[in-house]
Amino acid sequence: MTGSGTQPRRLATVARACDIVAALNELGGAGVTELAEHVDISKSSAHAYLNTLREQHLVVRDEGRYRLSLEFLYLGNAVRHREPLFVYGQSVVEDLAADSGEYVHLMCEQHGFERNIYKSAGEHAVGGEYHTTKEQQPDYLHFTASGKAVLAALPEQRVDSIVEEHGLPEKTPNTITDPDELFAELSAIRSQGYAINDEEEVMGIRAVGAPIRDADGEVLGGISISGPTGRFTLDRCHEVFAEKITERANVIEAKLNMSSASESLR
Amino acid sequence: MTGSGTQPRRLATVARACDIVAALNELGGAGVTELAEHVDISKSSAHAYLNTLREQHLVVRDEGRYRLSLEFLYLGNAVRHREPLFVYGQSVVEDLAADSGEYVHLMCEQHGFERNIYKSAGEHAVGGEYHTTKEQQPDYLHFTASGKAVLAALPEQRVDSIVEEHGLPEKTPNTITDPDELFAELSAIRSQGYAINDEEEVMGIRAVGAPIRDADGEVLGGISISGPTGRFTLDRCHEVFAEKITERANVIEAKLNMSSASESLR
DNA sequence: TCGAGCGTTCGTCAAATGCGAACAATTATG
DNA sequence: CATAATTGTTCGCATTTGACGAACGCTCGA
Repeated sequence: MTGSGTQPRRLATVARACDIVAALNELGGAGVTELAEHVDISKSSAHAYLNTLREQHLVVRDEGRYRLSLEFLYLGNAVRHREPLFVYGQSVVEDLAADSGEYVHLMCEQHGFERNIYKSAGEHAVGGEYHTTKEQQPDYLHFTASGKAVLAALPEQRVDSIVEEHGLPEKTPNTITDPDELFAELSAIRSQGYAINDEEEVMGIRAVGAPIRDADGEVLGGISISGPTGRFTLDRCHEVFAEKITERANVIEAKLNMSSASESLR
Repeated sequence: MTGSGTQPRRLATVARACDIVAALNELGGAGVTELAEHVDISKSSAHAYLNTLREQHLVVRDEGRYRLSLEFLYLGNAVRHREPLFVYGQSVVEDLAADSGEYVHLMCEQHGFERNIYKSAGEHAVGGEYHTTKEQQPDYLHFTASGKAVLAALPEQRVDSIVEEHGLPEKTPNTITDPDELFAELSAIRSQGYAINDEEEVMGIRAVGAPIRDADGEVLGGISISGPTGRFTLDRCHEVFAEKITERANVIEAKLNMSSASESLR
């Protein structure tokens, strides 16, 4: 029995508004009737929701179709610029991508999922294509390098609840789908200080990731470098990329700590 | 008497949820009590809103503070990639920025305001700093080059209603604040094909902008190049930048039309 | 140890919303 | 070009929902 305590109160109207935003995103815009069918509410309700969101400038109407407005771009930018990991990590990610020629990602954990904060493509970068338009399936932590690095740095009970909530879906034959196996892997990651993704998300792609912690030792997120198995042999992963990535993770940590140290001077 | 017809129905709960999102953005995160005071609702209500938004993954809680999640970054990216102006204009903007060394912006009109879709900074770029964290005042169309270019390409009655709704606030002594003056200016812009911002938004900065239209002649948005008055003399604006910017606007239009032409082949 | 402030829960009542039907507008079609 | 079919919009009513304030629990600091 896991579910303890009481659930916080839910506002159905707010939840539905969020569903509508999600639907508009998936559909890339919709008319009243189409949307009403998609989220299973009456036409008149759909109309009311859409027009309220439009009044709030989150939705625009163009030729009878309602679409999400560019307000989301502004909000997203603002959110990102408030993320310390982005503020202090952006240039580090760019440098490493330029030096190595590969793809470098900066991410953190939110709601038990992986969220990319920033990515930079080196000259020979492969993969990392973004889910732009279509339904973007959420990114799990257990099949990416930085994701596993973050999991390894999280309290075990947190990992437990994440696994319980989201499960360990399989993406490739190499994906870790067994909780015990995952915990063994996390333990290994803890001792070596970095994580390797050996074609566990996409066949043909390996990656190496490291966690980024704040001054108190809490994980803020992770950084990873990824590329084709040809250039990312297991040997090179352990020998050259592991060092590169942990070094850069350290640089970001240092920048973070310097900034928080100077903050406390006030 | 302007207000004709009836207003569409407003869902107060949805509007409040949007207010809360906006408040969290302005405050950069908040606790329950702080937020409740800021949007003037009870603590228990604030609690319910925040937890519903959290359940929907739009908000995260970290050390007792609620903040907007990176979901907004994903949504914003998706919105942008669905914008034809971005898809076909991004590389053009980058090229012009690189060639000229100046700031180049791609924008469109939404809700009577200017919304930036993409920007690229050339080597000597000045200005264009983004409102990242703090309360971002909306950008008006009447004091930017691309904004005026778009207004000039919009139906007059549309401009009327925009002016009526948002007014013509003054940003610098050069800002056009008189409707008649604005309409005269728009008329001039229509005949010359481009717009000039002569320190109307920021003192020391001039810009030249041009509209971008689809195959039916409807404006989709605008593109502008901006820089310090030293390099952007009025002469050079009219002679060299006006040609540059209209040429690039045309390139984007061509790309747009080619893509929509090939679409209709199905 | 105690107090102050914040976060959370609960019950009640007023208010807001969901629905369907009717109407208007727009587009497709013969 | 006229008519049909589809979509968007408005309205009134029944009912569910959310707002409030009080009380409780928790955390942090004095």
